Amino acid sequence: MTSAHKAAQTNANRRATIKDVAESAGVSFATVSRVLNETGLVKPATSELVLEAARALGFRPNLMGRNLRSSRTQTLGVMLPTLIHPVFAECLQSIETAARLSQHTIALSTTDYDPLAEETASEALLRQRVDGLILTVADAAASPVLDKLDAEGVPYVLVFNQMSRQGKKKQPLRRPCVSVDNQLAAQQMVAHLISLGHHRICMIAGRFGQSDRSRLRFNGYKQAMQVAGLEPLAPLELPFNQTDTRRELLDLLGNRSRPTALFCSSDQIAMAVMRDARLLGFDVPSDVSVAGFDGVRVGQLLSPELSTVVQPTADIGRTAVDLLLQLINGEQYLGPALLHHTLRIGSSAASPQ
Amino acid sequence: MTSAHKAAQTNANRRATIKDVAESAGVSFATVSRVLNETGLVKPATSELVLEAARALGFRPNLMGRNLRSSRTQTLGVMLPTLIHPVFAECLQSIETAARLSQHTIALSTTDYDPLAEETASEALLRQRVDGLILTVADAAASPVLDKLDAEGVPYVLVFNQMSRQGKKKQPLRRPCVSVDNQLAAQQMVAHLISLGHHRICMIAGRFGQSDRSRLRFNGYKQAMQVAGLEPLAPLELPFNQTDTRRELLDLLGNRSRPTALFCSSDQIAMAVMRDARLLGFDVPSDVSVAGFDGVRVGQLLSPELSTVVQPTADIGRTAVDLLLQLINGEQYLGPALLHHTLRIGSSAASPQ
DNA sequence: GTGAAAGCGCTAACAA
DNA sequence: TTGTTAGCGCTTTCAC
Repeated sequence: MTSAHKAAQTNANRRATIKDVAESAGVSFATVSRVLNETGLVKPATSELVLEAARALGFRPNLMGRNLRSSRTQTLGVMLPTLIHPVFAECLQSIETAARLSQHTIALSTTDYDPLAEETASEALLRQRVDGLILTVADAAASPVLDKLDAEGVPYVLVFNQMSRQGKKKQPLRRPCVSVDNQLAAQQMVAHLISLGHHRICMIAGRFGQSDRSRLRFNGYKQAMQVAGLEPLAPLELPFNQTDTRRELLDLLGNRSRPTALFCSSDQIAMAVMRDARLLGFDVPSDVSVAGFDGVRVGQLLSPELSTVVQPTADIGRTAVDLLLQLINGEQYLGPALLHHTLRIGSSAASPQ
Repeated sequence: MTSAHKAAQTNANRRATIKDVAESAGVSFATVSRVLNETGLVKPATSELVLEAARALGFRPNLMGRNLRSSRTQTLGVMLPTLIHPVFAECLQSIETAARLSQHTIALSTTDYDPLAEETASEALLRQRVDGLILTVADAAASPVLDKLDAEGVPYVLVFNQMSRQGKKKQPLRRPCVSVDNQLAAQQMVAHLISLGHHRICMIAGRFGQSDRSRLRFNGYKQAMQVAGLEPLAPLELPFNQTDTRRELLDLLGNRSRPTALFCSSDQIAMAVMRDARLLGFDVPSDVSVAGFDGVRVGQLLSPELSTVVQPTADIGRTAVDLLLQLINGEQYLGPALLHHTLRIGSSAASPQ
């Protein structure tokens, strides 16, 4: 009965297991495990035998078994807003490459900037028992998901989100993160615009409520203006996914004392603004200068080339993986990694006429 | 002894399991499993009790256990050449979204167009026991990885790769795939160039050995030329990752009987060509027309806007997920899904002077 | 150096 | 309707 049942199973077109290999090699399946894990506790001859049997049977270890037993998955969860945005896509690429080099696989989820989706996605990843998480959240200072991860002691690293050394209300919020210094970078870009001779510079930004980065970049804008003794203008807040900016641009550029330069909180916005400004009959840069933030490749293909802050996207991903693996490894978190940005000066920003 | 050990375990800061929930709710853990899986075989009152206990304990099902037991992971493996290329990134985005809607998660791997990496990555995915694979390979007609998947009966769907209904040597090669009709699309774009008045049209393509798509698109080019009674020119083959095309362009455009239009096998190439042509002093489109293939968004932001074939990237991803889930479900494969492309006519291609 | 056996968290017969 | 039990494939003591 039992043996018949077993035979039927063995005959079935199922994958060979460690037991099959053991039987075929004439050893116990514990030995097979030892060989496969290269513990070095096995006699070379035996090892050879096992390997040969494994090859012959087309054995492929079943990680579900291993993972369950060892309660580690060698999997990193990655949760990003969207891959439509090349900055995230490229960062994911470098995360994946770095993870692969460290023998880890990637479980991916996107959230479309939706806090509800962040909750669902993180939960799904945790059910899979990922060893750690790399993620970008809408607002890292107020994120239920991050609170949860902290409470449960799940290792994670933020990318692009930038946590100051202490949170609000004097509570030091030490959330591991990898980013550029958003405020400084914005400040430098705006200073560049000022050095070109611009006085009325307006910032066009993603909604501050939806992006902590936008807020930091706006701070940098304000600081640059103040340092130069200029009056910061009210920012124009755009939903992150708005693609047509003509109405807003017309409002902004329609009157006499219009801004002569527009500092955009992302290249996406900057490119849309350049296109729409032109459609409205404004030349870039002679009627209005435009600068962006991100450093997406295509900015260089535009004419005029887009002046922008270049984030080291690939570095950010790679660094995040390194940091996360350290945290998983139990090492101590030493503080945010601020990577170097650069200014890429194109001709989309020039001296005002 | 045993109880002490158990207590120690219970006290440890480990996650609650189904057993903990059972104990806390005063039922057997089989009942908990039934409740969690909504089998509907449980008395509502009991169910309530269990759910309450689960909530109180912060229970989160461990999918490793479930997966091992049921030998299904609810995970789809995705293997793509690179996410730097927006076409793949956007397709991945739509794959992820579709998978999420169907309660599946994504395991991601990239290969950088390297057949060796394809082998390694697919093996890693199979060790994880993904339920199926969505992938783009360098050459779908000659792919050891696909041969392996076929041999082992692992469900998969190709994206962007386009399999003709029969393979070489009369062996029908029925590999599930979702793509546009590359040849037809290329033919139509070249026909468009011809209709503008171009006679000497040169194709600039990724290396044919590295891309079955390039080959198909070149076929379309040839066909369009022949239909119009024109002589196809020798194509210019570029490594897929070459970014500077000036040397080649100078060769191509340097002589009297130079082509008046360049049909590029991807937008990446087309955009580089536009930039480099301009750097070399050729105006686009008055000196030379340029057309691309892919339909990346940024093509519309260029000036002149890039004329291109638009692939329905998101549709391709969504369709691939649908198809893969069907195959996993044991349904029969009914043939390649050819999705509709469109021509996006910009001003990068115009009538020759 | 190798084998026997326990058990990771879960599902699904089979009993009751 | 619920409980008991046997594994899924693997790692890792503990013996020998």
